[in-house]
Amino acid sequence: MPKITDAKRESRRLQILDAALRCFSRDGFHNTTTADIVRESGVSQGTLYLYFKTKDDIIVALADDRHQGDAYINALAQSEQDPLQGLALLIQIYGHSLNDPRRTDMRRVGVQGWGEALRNPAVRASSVAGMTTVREAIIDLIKRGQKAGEFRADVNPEAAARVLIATFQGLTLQTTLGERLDLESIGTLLGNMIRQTLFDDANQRVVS
Amino acid sequence: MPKITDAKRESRRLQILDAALRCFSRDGFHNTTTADIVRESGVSQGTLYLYFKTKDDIIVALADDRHQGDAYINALAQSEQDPLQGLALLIQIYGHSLNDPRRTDMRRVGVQGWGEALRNPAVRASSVAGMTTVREAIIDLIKRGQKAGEFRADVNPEAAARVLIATFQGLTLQTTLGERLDLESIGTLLGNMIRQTLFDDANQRVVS
Amino acid sequence: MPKITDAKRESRRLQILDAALRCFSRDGFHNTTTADIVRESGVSQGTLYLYFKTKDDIIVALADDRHQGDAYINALAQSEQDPLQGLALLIQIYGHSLNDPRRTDMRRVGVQGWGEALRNPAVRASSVAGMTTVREAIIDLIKRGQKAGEFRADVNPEAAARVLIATFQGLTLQTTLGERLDLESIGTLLGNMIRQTLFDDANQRVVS
Amino acid sequence: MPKITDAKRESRRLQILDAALRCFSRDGFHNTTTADIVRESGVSQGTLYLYFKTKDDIIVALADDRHQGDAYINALAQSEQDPLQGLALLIQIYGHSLNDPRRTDMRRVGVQGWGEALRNPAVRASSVAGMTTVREAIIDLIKRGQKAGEFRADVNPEAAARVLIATFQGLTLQTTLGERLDLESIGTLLGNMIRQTLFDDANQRVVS
DNA sequence: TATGAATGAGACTTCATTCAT
DNA sequence: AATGAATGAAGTCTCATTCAT
Repeated sequence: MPKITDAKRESRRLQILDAALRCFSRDGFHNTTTADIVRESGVSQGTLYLYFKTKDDIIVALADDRHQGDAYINALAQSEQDPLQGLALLIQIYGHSLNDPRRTDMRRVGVQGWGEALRNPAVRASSVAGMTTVREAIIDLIKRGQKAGEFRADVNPEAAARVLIATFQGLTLQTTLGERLDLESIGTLLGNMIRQTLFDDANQRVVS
Repeated sequence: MPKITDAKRESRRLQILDAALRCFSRDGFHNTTTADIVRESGVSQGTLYLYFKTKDDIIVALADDRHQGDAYINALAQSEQDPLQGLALLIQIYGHSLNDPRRTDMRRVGVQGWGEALRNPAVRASSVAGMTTVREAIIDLIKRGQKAGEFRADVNPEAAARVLIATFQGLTLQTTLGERLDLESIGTLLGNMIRQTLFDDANQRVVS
Repeated sequence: MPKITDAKRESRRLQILDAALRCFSRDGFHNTTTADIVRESGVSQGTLYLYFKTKDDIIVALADDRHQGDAYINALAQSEQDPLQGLALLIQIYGHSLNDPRRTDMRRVGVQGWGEALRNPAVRASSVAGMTTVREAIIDLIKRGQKAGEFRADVNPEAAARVLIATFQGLTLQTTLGERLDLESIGTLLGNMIRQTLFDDANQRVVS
Repeated sequence: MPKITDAKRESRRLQILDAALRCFSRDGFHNTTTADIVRESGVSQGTLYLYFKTKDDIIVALADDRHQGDAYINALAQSEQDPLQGLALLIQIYGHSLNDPRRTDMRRVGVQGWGEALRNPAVRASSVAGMTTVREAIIDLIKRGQKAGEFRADVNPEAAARVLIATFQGLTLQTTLGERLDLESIGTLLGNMIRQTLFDDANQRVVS
């Protein structure tokens, strides 16, 4: 049994996941066969099962990968001194990812993942964990802003976080369905909404 | 001539669709077999295919049904004299449907439908048509409000409509994923956001 | 129960058989559904089963119909005074039916019937009966010719009959497979072969 | 690398085809299920489809196999120096195959193949190709004989070839339908017919 | 008699997974 | 570790036949 190096092993794993992502994006989870992934990835049928125990495992792994990206982004946002800047950073990053062509497959697979989460506990756990991470980050930023007297105190941080996340989820859905969003106008509108919601009229500042 | 009456035929069709909705909600489209639907609906395999040409047809039919509901709701909203009241009505109806237990299956199947729409043109057409109907209604209401001088003129109606819809889509997703939303707080927040976004500070009115 | 007249009943039966012949010719027995026959004939699904107990019954009925045609032709041949004229008549009739466009469907269904006869006893019985009728007729004609001293005595009547029939069966197959037969040349050749086989060299007569 | 050897692969393929031939002979194409073939061959359902794309493909493969036998026989006949000997060889081989018990299944499936050829282009192509090969061989032999002055010049080679083939096709049909042919007498008759047709009276030779 | 909606057994085919090499 | 042939369970859909009206 020639032991493989960890690096080699990880690279093989990513090779499979990349292929799977393309397949899932193109044909959907259930219309993608393991044979498709094998063809697209270049590994053999048997090898696939050396790296993933089942086809569902691949789906879960992709979901987890996305979640890891979320964790990184949040850490970034939290590291901002100014809560408003942190919020702005989040909005900017997620806003850009809405129509980044390099993320098309990720968005498409993500939307499918929502449906998958309803019946696959592991996928749901992953989705919810990702959402929770971002939500907690936003809540934390808002609370810091309120404690500092910058944001209006009558804004419910949890509700605001949920609404903000929901908005991005819905916009993701809309782009993914092929709708052409005018992200410029939407960005402006969102900025205004957030500013007008978080700040007193006398205390207006510019968001992003 | 034992030709079935249209009413009987329609009732049979609904019987199958109802069963399919329950099955799809419970197990997902692809983990529901036609045998499951047959068992749940009480009709025979053969009969199933007398009413729907393929299993995918059932999925499309469910999507179309939901769209028809949207059309009705919009007509209702448009019939309001006051644009603000129209908007409020929409928000109220869609807001309530977020946690109406009778609509749990519909929400779950709807979320799956988003994923399905990515690979099934008929489902996508249906989803997009539904979304478009609602969006146009909202745009119309906002424009009417702006023309009447009630709403701020610098709000982009299309962007606002998209954002509003996106928010409800995301909230639907979150409830469906099992998140317990504090709809009270969210409703209040949304009301404030909309008011503060649509109205000048001097011209504030209460939404819903 | 309004009793139908026999004439009406027979006409209905033929209407179905005609439709079945067209369907079978076009798609083959097994790729023709009873629904196809219903569509082509204009009767209802239920009515079909009032006239034929099973789908196989229709196949058998068509085979029997053809057999009846054979019986008629043979009677005609036998009624000829001169055995040679009788033979010539048979050859002429069957020869013409080889490329009679009105009999295309019959030929196609006939060829399929051969295959069907292998597993369906009733169809086989019908095929064999048809063949036997013709064979006996030919044998009879040859024997009459031999008894009259017209035909060579060393020709085995049964063998000759079988070979003659076989030739027409094979030619039927070839046309049916789409081969373009030069029936003129084939007719001439067959005539010569039969003449040279049946007659002494000193006693040559012209066939057909 | 457990890649199967070509020999092993071919043997597996033949194992399936053999089983299919027995099944088709016994029950007909359409009354044989893939499950029957699986049972008879000993391979699994999945394996069946590893070797043949569809059930129809098996039918085509059997037809093609038969065609290959024809090609071999013709090459053999052509290699004869004397055209008459070539013809005799063909007649002998095909004559013997008429009641060779080891070829019963082949004959039965062959007759069914004729019917199948009417609706399956690949089967037709195969049938026609087989027939054409044999016909060309016969035509060539006859022409060679005519050029050598051995055969009568007024015999149309194409017509003769078609008639000869047709005769064997019809005789195949008759045996297959269960008719007991007196092949001895038929052979004698055919020999006489061919001799008397191909040769001038003064130039008679013995065929086979 | 006639109709056509309903039935359910069963056919073909796919595909996730395993395992001998 | 890697391969890819083999497996067989299970899914979708068809269709000959029946029967209430």
